[in-house]
Amino acid sequence: MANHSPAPRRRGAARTDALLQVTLELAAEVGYAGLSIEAIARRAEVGKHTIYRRWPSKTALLLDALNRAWLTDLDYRDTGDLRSDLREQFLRSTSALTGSPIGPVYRAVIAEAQSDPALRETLHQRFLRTAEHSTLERVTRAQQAGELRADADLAFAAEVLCGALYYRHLLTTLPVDESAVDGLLDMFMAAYATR
Amino acid sequence: MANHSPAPRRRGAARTDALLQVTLELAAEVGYAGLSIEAIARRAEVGKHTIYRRWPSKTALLLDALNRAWLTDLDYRDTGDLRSDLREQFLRSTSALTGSPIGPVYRAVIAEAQSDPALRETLHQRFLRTAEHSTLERVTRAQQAGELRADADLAFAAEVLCGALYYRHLLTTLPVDESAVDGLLDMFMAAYATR
Amino acid sequence: MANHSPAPRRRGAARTDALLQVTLELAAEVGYAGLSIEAIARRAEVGKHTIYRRWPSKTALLLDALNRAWLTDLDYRDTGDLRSDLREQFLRSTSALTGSPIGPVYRAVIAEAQSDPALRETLHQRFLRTAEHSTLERVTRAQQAGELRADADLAFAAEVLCGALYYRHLLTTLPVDESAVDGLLDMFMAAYATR
Amino acid sequence: MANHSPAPRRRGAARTDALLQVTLELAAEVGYAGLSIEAIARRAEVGKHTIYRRWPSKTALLLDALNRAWLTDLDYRDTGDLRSDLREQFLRSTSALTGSPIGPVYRAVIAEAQSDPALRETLHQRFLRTAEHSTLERVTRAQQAGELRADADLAFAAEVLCGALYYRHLLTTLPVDESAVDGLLDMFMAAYATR
DNA sequence: TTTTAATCGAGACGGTACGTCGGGTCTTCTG
DNA sequence: CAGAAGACCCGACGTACCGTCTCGATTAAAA
Repeated sequence: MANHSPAPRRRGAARTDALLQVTLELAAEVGYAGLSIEAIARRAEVGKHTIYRRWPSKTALLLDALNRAWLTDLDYRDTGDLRSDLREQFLRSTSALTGSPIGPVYRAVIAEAQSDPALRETLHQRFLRTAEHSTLERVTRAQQAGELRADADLAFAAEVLCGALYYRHLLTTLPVDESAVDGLLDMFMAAYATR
Repeated sequence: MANHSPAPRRRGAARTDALLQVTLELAAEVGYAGLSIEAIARRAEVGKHTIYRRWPSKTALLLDALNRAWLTDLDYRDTGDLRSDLREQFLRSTSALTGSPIGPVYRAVIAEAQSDPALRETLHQRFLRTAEHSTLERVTRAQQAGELRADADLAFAAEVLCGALYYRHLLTTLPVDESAVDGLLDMFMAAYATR
Repeated sequence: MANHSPAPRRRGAARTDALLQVTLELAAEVGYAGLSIEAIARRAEVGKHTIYRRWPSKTALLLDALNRAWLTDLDYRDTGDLRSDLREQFLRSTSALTGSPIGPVYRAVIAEAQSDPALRETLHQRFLRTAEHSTLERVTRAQQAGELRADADLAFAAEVLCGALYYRHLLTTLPVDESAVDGLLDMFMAAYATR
Repeated sequence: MANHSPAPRRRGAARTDALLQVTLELAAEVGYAGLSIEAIARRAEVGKHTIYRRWPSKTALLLDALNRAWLTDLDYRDTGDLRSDLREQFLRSTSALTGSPIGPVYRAVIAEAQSDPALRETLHQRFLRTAEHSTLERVTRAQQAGELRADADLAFAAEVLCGALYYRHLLTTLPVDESAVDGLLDMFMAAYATR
């Protein structure tokens, strides 16, 4: 009568969640390499089909894993001081996207996106845009408050701000730290601050 | 002075070149996928070992292939008009890095770099830095000529300029076109131009 | 002026001999496996071409190596006592063909002969026949002396005697020892001895 | 009594058989050369792993293939006439072991056995012994019937009979034909027949 | 309850590519 | 000019994942 099956069978949503969890863990440990479906199934003690039943491709799985870990709370504070609001927000989201658990999967998705334009579009719409948008919101508010020049193309400015930080993170080994953010904001404020 | 190193073999130079050529072709056709060593060997009608003899990994091969194609003249003109010099240079190098034959291999290397910090460093030093540097040179000259504010951190500015363009290219499906470059330069000039 | 090339260049016959020697050594150490041309060239510190220049195939090399080690002195004694002469001869040649240096190469050639009828013919003519022949000579002398029946087909008998010993050596793990030889001679003498 | 061994998988029996079949075919066509696992997989339209899953080595595969073909009825008749019973049996089994499909695989296994004593033992126990045994049975019956001398070491005689035939088959290019068998039986009967 | 249908783990399966090894030919450069 | 050194094409080695496909064994809902 003894039941030595080590794990009580769970179903559906709970299992889906467990798989995403394992994907994140594995990504954190071995990075983009080692992120094979086989390895995930092995680690999760799950048949491969259980994964393929849920996601049509590794990419889809990664996107979902990324989504699961994604922090929704990227809204900017509004203390009235634009520069320090942006500064704090950049540092906060940077450290979130860089570290565990998001970092490694994020990198994996970005790597895959290099050979898949559709994924690139998805990636941009679903994740990158959110950063640009919340930046844009905050600076737009500042512009309306007269802190920024009225003729500034803030949508583009938001893209530049994000782009500069992503560039440093993805393509260099330089840290995305306070001095980097400060330098960036210097330039931004110099360009658009009224006065 | 005695040199008993058994004479540096030069035999395969032509073949090495052919292999790089094939790598570029294949990358242009099938992108990062299909860039298997097997496929390259097959296409080049070469034994796999002939590739492994030359490069220790696919990554090394790609870096070399990239290097071979990296012929773009990145020297900035100096017509006296900073903005138009930068504009032309950005457009020129962007189209080079985006199109054939560099584009696909570049993407492949960048994808691999996401799971390999050492490669990320190499990539930065060997390729990205060159773009930053030539930008930096031109703007430094402009600064010395009094066109740009003396207190501007131009090294960082150069990084931002490049980063913004790379971001758009790698992580979005938006084109890196004239309006993008113009928007970027607007911001840059607004920030640093004297007056 | 110091010459640290480790081996003075030797030529022709001496080198041929050295190669055969190495082949024998290597065969003794690793058996038929490991008997690659590459391994022999490596061990002999010789270019592969130096081997191919001398022998058209691995088979030819092995045959030569076998030939080099082959003992020419397989002539039977003739003490007047047929049985003991045969007995001694069988034991002597068996131990020679079984042990070092002949054994391993012999086996290698026999293995190759299984997929090469021409080699099988060569093997038989060049090596096996010699054993049959010297046996035949001795027993023919005995027949002429009236020790063996006049109607005996001695050529065939010689083949059977050798065959039985080879069978035991090549296809079983039983030792080819005194009792085996004695059993064989019992049968032979029972069949053909006069009286 | 509870059996929680996860049920012996039977799935691939048909495929296993097909693989053995292909192995035999290929061996018959190209001999030991060309008997690569790759070639077998290609011919059988099977992934290589499907072979490696079943057999740990090429040797094991060959042994199984040999076993499959080893259908020859080796039971000796007993018509009362020992000599003709043996004669018929030798001719029958010889032609079976020499021709298709057994011949080529048998040769291949014997070749491998030259560099693998364990395989030599297996080969002897599993295949050669059966021939010796059925010979031994028949001659023992004859001895009990008084047809053969009571003091004859028949076990050894059976080995000699088999050995002589194998020798001719494996190590010479002479045919194992009626005259060979007759010569062998002449010697055997001369040695052991009562009167 | 009992049946039925979905779901699961496990992993077989045909593929493709991996990185290594040896075969036999051909080339370079040294002594 | 013979020889070591080894580049070269070829193809097999044994392994790892891919994505598809059975298997039986659970398990939850429907009957």
